[in-house]
Amino acid sequence: MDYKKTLNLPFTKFPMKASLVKREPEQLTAWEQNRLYETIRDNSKDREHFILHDGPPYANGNIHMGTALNKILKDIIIRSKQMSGFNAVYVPGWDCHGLPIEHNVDKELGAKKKDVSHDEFRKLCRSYANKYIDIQREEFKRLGVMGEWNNPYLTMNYEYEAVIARECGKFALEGALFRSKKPIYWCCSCKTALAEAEIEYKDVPSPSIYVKFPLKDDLSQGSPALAGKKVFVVIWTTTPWTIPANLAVALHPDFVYAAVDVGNDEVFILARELVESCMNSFGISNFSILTEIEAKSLENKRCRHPLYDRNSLIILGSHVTLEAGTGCVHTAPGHGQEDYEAGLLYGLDTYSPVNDNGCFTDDVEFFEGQFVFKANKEIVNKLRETGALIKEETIDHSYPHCWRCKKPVIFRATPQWFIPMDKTGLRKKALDEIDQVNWIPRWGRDRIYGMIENRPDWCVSRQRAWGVPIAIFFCDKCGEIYINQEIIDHVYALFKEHGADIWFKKDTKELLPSDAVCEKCGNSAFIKETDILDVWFDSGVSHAAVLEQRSDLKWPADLYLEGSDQHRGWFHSSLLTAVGTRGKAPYKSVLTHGFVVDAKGKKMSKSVGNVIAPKKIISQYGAEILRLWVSASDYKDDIRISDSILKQLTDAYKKIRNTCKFLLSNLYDFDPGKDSVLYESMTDIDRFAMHKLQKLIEKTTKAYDQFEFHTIYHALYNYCTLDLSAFYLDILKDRLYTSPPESEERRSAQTVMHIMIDTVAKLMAPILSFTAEEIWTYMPDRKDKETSIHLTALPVVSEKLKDEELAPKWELLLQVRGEVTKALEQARTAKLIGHPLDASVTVAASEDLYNALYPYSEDLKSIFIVSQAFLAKEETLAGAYESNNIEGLSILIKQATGTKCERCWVHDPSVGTSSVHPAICKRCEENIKNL
RNA sequence: GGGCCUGUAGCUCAGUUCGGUUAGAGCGCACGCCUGAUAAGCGUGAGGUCGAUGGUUCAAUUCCAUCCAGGCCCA
Repeated sequence: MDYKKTLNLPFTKFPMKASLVKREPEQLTAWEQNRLYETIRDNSKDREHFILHDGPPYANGNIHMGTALNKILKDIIIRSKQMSGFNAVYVPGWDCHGLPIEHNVDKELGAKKKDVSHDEFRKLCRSYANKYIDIQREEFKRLGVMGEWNNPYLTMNYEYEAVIARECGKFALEGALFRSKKPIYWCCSCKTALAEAEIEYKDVPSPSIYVKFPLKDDLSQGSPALAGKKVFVVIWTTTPWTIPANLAVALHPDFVYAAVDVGNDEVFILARELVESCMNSFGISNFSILTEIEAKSLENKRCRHPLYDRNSLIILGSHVTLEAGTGCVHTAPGHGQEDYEAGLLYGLDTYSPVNDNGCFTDDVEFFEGQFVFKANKEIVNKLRETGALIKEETIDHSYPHCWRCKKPVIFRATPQWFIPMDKTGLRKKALDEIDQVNWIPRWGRDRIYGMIENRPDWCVSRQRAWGVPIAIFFCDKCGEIYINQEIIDHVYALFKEHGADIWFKKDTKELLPSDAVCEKCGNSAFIKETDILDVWFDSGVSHAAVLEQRSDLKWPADLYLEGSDQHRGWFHSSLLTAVGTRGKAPYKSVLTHGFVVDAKGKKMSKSVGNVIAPKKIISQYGAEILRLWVSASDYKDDIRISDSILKQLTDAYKKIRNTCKFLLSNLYDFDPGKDSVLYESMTDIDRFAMHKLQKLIEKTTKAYDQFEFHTIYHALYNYCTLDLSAFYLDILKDRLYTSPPESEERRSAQTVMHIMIDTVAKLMAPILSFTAEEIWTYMPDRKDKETSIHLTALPVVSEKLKDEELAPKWELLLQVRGEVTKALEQARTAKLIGHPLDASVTVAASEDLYNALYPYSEDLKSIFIVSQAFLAKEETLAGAYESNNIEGLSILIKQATGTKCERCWVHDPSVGTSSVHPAICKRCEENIKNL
């Protein structure tokens, strides 16, 4: 007789092979057709909100691993919060304005650029952004990210643009917007401002000159050796044309300077460390150091400008280096970023007497009207004439050039708009608010605090085309800003209807009330600003344009979640705009993740060739593997990705999947409503399994709360391999297969397994969203079973199903079991047995251990999965395996007595005793009686 | 150069917060078993000078300093 047919062998249609690449898109379509997202929204509309506000990616190019990581993390959080009883609405967004898009449209236009009007150009930028929004939207959806994809927020939406202008207006109204000069890159040939990204560096020859600045103030009080000498501070520069704009000489606060007697009663001051090399270079061999001077004692002393009758102040700045020059840096605040910043600290003017063409203004005596690069020579000559020039030579060095016309650019100060950090107390308020926010990890607080603490005023203006204008009018005569609530409202209404384009299309007069008069000077002619806003302002006001604007969201957000670079970016700009206009941070918590790096921990870059595209992983492994990768990694640090990591995750995925498949396959004849067995009627091992399941729920739900997803991955995975596959399920097979189908012991096991699969599937649903749903569809039907797992809630720990007294007993049994497997392995190596069921096990234990095991003596053989198991007290067994880990434990393995039962494969003396079923054991004969 | 962060087995992670027995897990690997989870399942085993050096201490992977490697943001 073929007894195999009398067994309850597992059966399921749930496929072992996931075929994720094929199945995921089908699943996505099905969710869309079933309107799953809408159903979730509808079901949870009355629940408390959890709002993770999306930081908008830039609408340019395809998504990369970093964006994929970010979006998947967000999705895991949204889904877990949704399944924890919140209404977690997710509105994704895109950052649409800005230079990179403008740049790419420029490139696409090529030579045609000059025929395109400003308005047409903006339209092209808009359509460019739209194109990439569509591309990225599909990529994000493919990752399984759930959200309002049909109604995202775009910073170029008319209404959003209107809010940008309104928020900027609020700053102006509060007196927190001012115009001031600041040096920027300027191309004299294209007559345009350039951004850092539009600069190319090339090595070119430049004049290199050393110039002495006579010191006006007397140092002899602190340094008597200098009495009666002519003292000079010596500077070095490669841009002689900036000498006319010199206002200061910068020294490093920590350097020591030397006063060097060079003869003729002249004394040069320069950094002590550079004396030798400089003197050598000047050709001065006969010199002596008279004294050393601390930089601090020179601060605020005055020099005379080498060409003009005005002062040049000695200032201190840590940007000064000893790498080249004299350690005394020529400072022209209108012509250099560091000079500008240093100048601000000393209240120096941002003097920049150069016009749009790169020619000196009439303000510059001797050189007015000359093109700066041509003037270099004249200026050097003039310096030589006045005796200020110590040395002139030519050096090759890297100099910035315009990306378009390839000509050298200059640094030139032009009027810019600023949001002041201190004038209205913005810095202090922002710092206070930082401490009201929960920063995860905690160091995020220190990072952003340091940045806000030290940052200069926020320069919000850009001389570009693609963006939202700084919608401000200022008096043509006195420059005073003309702003009031009415104007803000008017501009808001116009932008909302027509977009920001209208600002450029209409004249100032059409945009202003006819009776507008400057409050300061009474003039009635105004200028509209045409500079656009820094795009960080655009995205920075998303809390106002999105959270406040949409009725299904709330302000502040519960969470912002971005890469750690956003401490300087979006976290930063959002904080400043929110504190500046609302006095509060726009987020309660801020979570940051690291960057995706390669197998060796190096950043991904095109030139190194170690870039991995999400698309490739999805088409090779499926989005689910990518999601598992996100969950398995500790994202607070940088995250590595490589083929071997993906291979590992694929293996882990298969293990989890197979374990679930096994659970499902043993539930084919189980009706939870009808066949479930009460917990009270369950055996110890089933109760222990329920206990372990509660522990899993406890651990994973806590980890979801704390956004510790890698803990979930490890807990879930170890649960599947250790607790289930290698222990409980392995032991259960005998009971499931050989017991009568409807016996209580089999139904009890099925009850546990059904709860297990239900629990495990729900716990994995926020991470393995596709697979959890697939499992859900194969689970036994029951009353009120939700149509999607994503409509269910995460499992909650049941105190009733926890048994803290039972657990240690079984942990001990597990330890003993571990020793038994070692003993079995020895016997297997000795060819005594093959399968564990070939064995008979005798466990000899110390009295305490014996007493602990005794209650389970009948269960030992099934726990060890052997044919016979005996318990002995304090015996020495000849040839037994002695445990190293458990004192007094020895285990003797013998061949099991009796013949192997054809049905249950257990060796038993009863086999052969039945005349009807001579090939099977008594237990099996009993079990098939009623079939 | 500055600010913030990271560095535990080949890989993904525990642990060390308040220093103290042979530093843990799983995967992978090697070897074996099974063939009633089968392109599956089970078992055993070998892998770590806890980035390096120096210091504090009776004792440091854990505290301190320096350095090295890497990341983000500035300059």
